[in-house]
Amino acid sequence: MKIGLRHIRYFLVLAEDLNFRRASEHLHISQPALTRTIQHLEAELQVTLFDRSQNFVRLTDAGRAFREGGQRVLNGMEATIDLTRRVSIGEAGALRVGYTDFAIADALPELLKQFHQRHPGITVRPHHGVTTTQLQELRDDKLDIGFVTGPVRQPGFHSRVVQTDRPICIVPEGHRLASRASVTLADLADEDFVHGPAEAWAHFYDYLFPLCRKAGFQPRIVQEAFNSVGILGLVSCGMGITILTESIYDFATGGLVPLPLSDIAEEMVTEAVWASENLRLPAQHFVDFLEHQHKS
Amino acid sequence: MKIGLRHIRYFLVLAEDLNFRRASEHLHISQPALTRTIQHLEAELQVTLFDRSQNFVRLTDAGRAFREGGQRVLNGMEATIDLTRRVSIGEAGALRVGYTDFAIADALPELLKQFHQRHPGITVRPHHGVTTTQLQELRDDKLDIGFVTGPVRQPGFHSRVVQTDRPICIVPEGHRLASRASVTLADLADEDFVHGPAEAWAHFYDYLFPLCRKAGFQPRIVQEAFNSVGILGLVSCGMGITILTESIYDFATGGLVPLPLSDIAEEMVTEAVWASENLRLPAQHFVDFLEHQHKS
DNA sequence: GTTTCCGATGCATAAAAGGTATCATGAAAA
DNA sequence: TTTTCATGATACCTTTTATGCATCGGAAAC
Repeated sequence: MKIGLRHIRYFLVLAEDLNFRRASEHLHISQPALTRTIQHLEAELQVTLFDRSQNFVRLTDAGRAFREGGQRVLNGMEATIDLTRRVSIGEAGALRVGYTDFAIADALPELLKQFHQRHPGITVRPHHGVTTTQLQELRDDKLDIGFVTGPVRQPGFHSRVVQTDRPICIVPEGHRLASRASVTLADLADEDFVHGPAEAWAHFYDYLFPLCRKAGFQPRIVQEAFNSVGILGLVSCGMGITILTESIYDFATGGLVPLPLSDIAEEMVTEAVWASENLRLPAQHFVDFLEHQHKS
Repeated sequence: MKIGLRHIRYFLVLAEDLNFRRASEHLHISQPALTRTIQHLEAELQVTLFDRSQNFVRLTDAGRAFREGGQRVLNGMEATIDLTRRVSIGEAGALRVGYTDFAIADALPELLKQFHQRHPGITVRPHHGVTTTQLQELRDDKLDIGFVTGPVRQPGFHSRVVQTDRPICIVPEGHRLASRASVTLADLADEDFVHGPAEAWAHFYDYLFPLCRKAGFQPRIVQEAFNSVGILGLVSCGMGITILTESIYDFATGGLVPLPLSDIAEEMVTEAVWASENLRLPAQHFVDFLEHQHKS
C-alpha cells in the first residue's frame, strides 16, 4: 500500500480535531474508516503519529512534523491544480515577445504594460533580436510574437502595424550639415554612413536603400555597429552620419544633431507579427488585445 | 473521483517517456491502466495534459505547468515522509535548551557545538532564563534541558554537573580594595553590593548568602540589575561591588578589577537538568551525549 | 498489401475504501 | 459500588476504484 493525498487529508483533520469521531464527521466518513486509514498511514510510515487512549488523542513529535509537511504538500497540490487550470484557459502562462531597437524605443513598453494589466497572470518574456532573427525564431517556435521592422509579407505569418516612424538624419556636432534646419537625401550622397551589419539589418536596408536609389546614390557604409546605440556612438565619434528614427535618437547621450529629411514621404513601419496557425493561448490573447487596442 | 499521488506519479513518468507503452512498463502496469489513469486525471482537472495521436504524444502548455507543480508535490511528499521518519527515531527534531548567564559564558557553547556535530539533524533552540524560570518551564514542558545554577535536588528531575566556578569579587577601578591581591568575605562585610532581583536569582543567593553568614555578615544589596552584564555595568559605575564568576567577568568591557576570594572553598555548580520521565528523543540523545562526555 | 506500432475501449477480476454492528476500556454519573 | 456514556478498535460485508487481458481502429513502415 502507498501513501496518498487521502491519507494526508484525513490525517490533517484528525490532527486538528484530536477526536476520531468528530474528525470522521467532518470528513463525512464513518469513524472506523478513519481509524483504519490512520492505521494504514502509520503502518506505511512505520511511525506512530498519534498517542491515543480512550481519553485523549494527541500528536507525537513525528506527527507534528508530518502535519507541517503534509499541509505543505496539500497546499502545493491545490496550487498546482489551480495553476494548471489557469494555464489551460490562457489565464496564466508565458508569452515570448521579440523586439527590435525600434520597437523597444517607442510603442512596446506601453503596449506590454497595458497587456499586463489586462492579463496579469501571463508573464512576458522579452527577447531582443533583429527582424531576421525574430522571423526565424517564430518559425522555430522559439517566439510567440515578434516586433519587427515591416512590412512583413511572409506566408504563414500575420502581422499588424503598431508603430510608424519618419526617419531622420543624425550627424555629429560640428558636421558641415549640422546647422541646417533640414536636409534631403540627395544632400547625403557623398557622406560616409554608419550602420548595422547588412544581413542583420536587411529589413531596414530594404526600406532605406530604395529611397536612396531614387535620390540617385548608393549609401557608402564605412562603419558597422551591432545595434543602434553603437551606431549613434560611432556617429558622435565623427565616423560618419546615419539615418534612424526619432525615438532612437532620444536615447542618444549627446554630441549629435538630428536633421529632418524633408523629401521622405514613406514612413518606416514596425509590426507585430505572429504565426498564423497553432497560436498558444497567451499569444492568442495578445493578438486579441492588439485588435482591441485598434478599436479603442 | 479525486486526484491522488498515484495520478501524479504516472503522469510524470509519461511526461518523461511521451509513450504510453514504455511508460506503463516503467511503472510496471499495463498500458490500458495508464491510459485510463491519465484520462481520469484530465477529466478531474478538466484540462488536456497531452496532445496524443498514433504517432506522437506531447505535453500541452498546461501539461508542462502540471509537470513542474506535480514534481514539486512529489518531492515535498518524499521529504515529508523522510523527515517524519527521522523525527520518529530522534534523528531530527528540536531541542529546547535553557541557559543562565553562567552557563552561556563558559561550558555551554562548546557543549552545544559538539552535540550538533554528533546529531546534525537536531536543531537546538536556546532559551535564556534564570534557574527559577527554567525549572518552571521544565515542569510545563516548555523546555527539554535546562542549564541552571545548582545543586538541583527537586523530585522528578535528574541533573548532572557540567561546570564549576570559583566565585570572585569584582570591584570598580579605584575602589579601596582594588589594589589588593586577594580578599576574604569578611573584608566585604561593610560594602554595598550590586546584584540581581532576589526572586530570580534565588539559587545564586542560596549559594552565596550562607557563605557570607558564615563570615559573619549579611550582604547589603543596594542596586539590582536584570542580568550579569547589567550588574557589571553598575559596578563599573561605582554603585557597589559584586560577587560573580570569572567567566562572567571575561565579558566585562573595562573599568573593573577582579579579586580572588581566598576563603571560599565551595565552588558554584552549573548543572544540566531534565525531567526524569517522558523525555523526548532529542532530549534523550542529549542526556546520552552528556554521559558520553563524562566517560571520554 | 501486409505488418507493426500506437493509444483507446470492453469486460472481468483484484484491491482499496467505506459502512454497519459490535467490542473493550476507562471516565463520569447515579 | 454500579451504571452509563463516550472513545477507539475490530469483524464482516458492500461499494468503489484500479488493474489486466483481449481487442479495436488507425497510421506508418516494409
